[in-house]
Amino acid sequence: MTMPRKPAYDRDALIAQARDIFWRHGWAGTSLKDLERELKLKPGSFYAAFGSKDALYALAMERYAQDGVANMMTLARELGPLGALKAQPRLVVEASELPTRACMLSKTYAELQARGHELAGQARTHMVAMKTCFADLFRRAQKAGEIGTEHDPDRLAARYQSDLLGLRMSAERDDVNASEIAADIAADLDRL
Amino acid sequence: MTMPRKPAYDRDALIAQARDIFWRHGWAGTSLKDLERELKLKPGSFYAAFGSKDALYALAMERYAQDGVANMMTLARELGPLGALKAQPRLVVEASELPTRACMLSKTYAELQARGHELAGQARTHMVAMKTCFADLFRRAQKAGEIGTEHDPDRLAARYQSDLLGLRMSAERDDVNASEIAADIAADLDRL
DNA sequence: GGGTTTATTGAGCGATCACTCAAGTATATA
DNA sequence: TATATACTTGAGTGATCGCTCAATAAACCC
Repeated sequence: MTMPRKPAYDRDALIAQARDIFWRHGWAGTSLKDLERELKLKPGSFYAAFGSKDALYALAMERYAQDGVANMMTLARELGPLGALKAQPRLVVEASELPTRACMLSKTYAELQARGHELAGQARTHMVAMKTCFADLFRRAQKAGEIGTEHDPDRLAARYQSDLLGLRMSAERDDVNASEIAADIAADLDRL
Repeated sequence: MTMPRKPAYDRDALIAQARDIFWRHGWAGTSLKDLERELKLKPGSFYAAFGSKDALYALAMERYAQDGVANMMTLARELGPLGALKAQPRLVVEASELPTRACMLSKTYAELQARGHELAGQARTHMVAMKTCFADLFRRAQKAGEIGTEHDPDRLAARYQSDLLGLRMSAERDDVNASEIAADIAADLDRL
């Protein structure tokens, strides 16, 4: 029994790179030629590593969603549940290193849902997880007395996620002052 | 001088039909085969009538945007400026005949902006017009004393449009109670 | 009805799509 | 060093993309 050769690439780094490309250009907007050029992989290596364009897209979305939840958790540890929820809108708008401000999950869902594509269902699943994360933060904010208990945390989370999706879409437009919208969303949380 | 043959199709009806197809499936998600099948046009007739896929898409978006503004104006005539703004979220969620709840302009912008496609710029232009329409309604609501004058109508319009985009995206998901979000958006307008 | 003009038809264009695979190369163990 | 194993390469697959155009059919004025 002899041991084989190792791949020359860093699989995790390639997934992160693919995530940024898919995030910016979407599913149909990203061709294998694009991926091969950016990831510096020939078709053979690409398919040996990931199996298909859709399989890599699924990995990219999973990475995106995991990072999103982890980011909110970290933020909550630093600023508390309400602080994290209030800070997130501003952080999204101000983040300059993002491939694009719009949410990758909502972009994927919007693009592929009508055709019943499997990736749309996966995007939906990840959005549900994100919403659950928001709901937990609202619940914790209530228990900590940061906001009143008269509102349903699940409903607050749905509204918050919806506002965030709109904000992130709006932040892509140069005719919109997204900072103002972010501030207004945060201000609404103080009135709870 | 003799007179020519007339087309067998209703151009306006075809544009409306194309709008619904593009709206639902997006730009890349709609092939000429799809359009030829649905509009019952052979390639030759299609190109004689519209010139290109992108040209028809532009016409479809224009129709979408015109109808959107006209709809808000009609609503304002019936319910007053604040009444129209408050009613719109619920109407969007409850409308059952729509090809999809998400906004066609934001879908187009999200899909094509990164590649610098001309249609993304046109979508942006139409969204600006829609935002201006909202701002006018907020201004009229202020003049009518329906809401306070301490807020900037342009800022209110940007936030309102952002909320509406998020709502319409959320209304596509069956894990979200969009009616509740719509009610919450309308309720926020009463606190102005 | 004749003649003119335009609408309709559908085969097929080159380009690009996601993807395959046989041949060549590099790295591990023995 | 010999060999087994897996990685890398890139030409090439059939399918589909948006689109063209020559041939045919239909509707109009005279």
